[in-house]
Amino acid sequence: MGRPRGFDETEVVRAAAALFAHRAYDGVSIDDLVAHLGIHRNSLYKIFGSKRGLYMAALRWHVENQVRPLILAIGEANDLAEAVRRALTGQGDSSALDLVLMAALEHAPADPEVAAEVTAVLDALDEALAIGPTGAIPTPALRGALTSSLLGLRLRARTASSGAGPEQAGAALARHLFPHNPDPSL
Amino acid sequence: MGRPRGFDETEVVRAAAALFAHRAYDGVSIDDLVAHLGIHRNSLYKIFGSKRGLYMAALRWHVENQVRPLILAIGEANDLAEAVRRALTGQGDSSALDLVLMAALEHAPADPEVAAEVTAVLDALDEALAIGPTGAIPTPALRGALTSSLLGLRLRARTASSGAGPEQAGAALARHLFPHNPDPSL
DNA sequence: CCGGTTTAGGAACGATCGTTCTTGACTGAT
DNA sequence: ATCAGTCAAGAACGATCGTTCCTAAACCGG
Repeated sequence: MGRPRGFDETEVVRAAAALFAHRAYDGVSIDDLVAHLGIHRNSLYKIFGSKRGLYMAALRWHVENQVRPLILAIGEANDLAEAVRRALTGQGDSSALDLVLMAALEHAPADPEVAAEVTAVLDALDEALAIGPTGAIPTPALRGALTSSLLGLRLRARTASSGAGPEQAGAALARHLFPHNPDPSL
Repeated sequence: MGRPRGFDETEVVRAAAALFAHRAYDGVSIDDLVAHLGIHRNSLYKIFGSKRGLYMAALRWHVENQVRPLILAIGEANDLAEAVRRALTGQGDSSALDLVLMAALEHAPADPEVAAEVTAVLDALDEALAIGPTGAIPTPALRGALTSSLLGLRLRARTASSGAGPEQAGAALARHLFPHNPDPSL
């Protein structure tokens, strides 16, 4: 019973994640959210409790439905270059890693819940690179370095703005880490 | 003539840079600044014009006086592992790259002035890695990837919080990029 | 058709933001 | 001693922030 809601909760969470990934958390106001998400303030607070509640929901949804598939795809890549390419190119002009990037830099140092989510994602990425493409990336330290490199490449791509993007750099890195695996695709 | 100021302008800019590097731009309020910098609101606006003016001054000062020496030190490193180590360990618990990191992620996409500063720094880092340590890192794409990796390693270090830091990962990356240069130091 | 329930619409709240203003204290030169 | 000029101290401004409240509209089972 009750009036039917004029919005789709999942769609709201997805759009919120997109907004938080594009601008920063503080760069998105409640007015922005209610204007772009098609949800009313009342419902927003009813469902998510607070702005931070919506943010956490968006972060968790995005990790579960966007980043996890990406990590699976990385684990199934044929070689390291393809894995890197998959990590850096999302649908549209952004990568699935962008929201994680923002969370890691802005909130993780001061918010343990966000930090837990971020470290879980990054650890999963490490693991995907371990059991993944070329069969084995030998040391944990090197896997961690490669995950960090993916973040850095995506970070730099955000400021470069020109499309001369990170794929070439990522491919170069992959090629140099494993030159014994010739990859004519890039 | 006039009353002598009770603060050192350079010290104000340095402290502001430290604050902006630790918390985000939006995470530092004017009240925070006047409370921690020992400068009065009036003088702040007299000298820097606005919060953004102070931020730009802090960013430029930090680039000139903290990042540039770091880049020189990187260019003079003996091998890549040492260069990476120098890049990732600043005085105290933070790296000189942190403010650049924040600027790149938060402001560069929407602020051309910040973007120019950031790309200049990153390009200089690329160049330092080119003419630097091991004599030559072959392709520009790989140099860009390595610079991005430094950013990513530092980014991840901020959320890890435990001291198991990025030096090991950076060393592993350096060792794998140039295994022909044995480096017993790490 | 009616009471109960949930949402939409939008005004309104206190708090905080960046910024400006007013007043008085201190200084060097006349 | 006086005046002009700079800074300190802090109140105050309008705007915007996240959040709450109130009322009307839309659906449900009786």
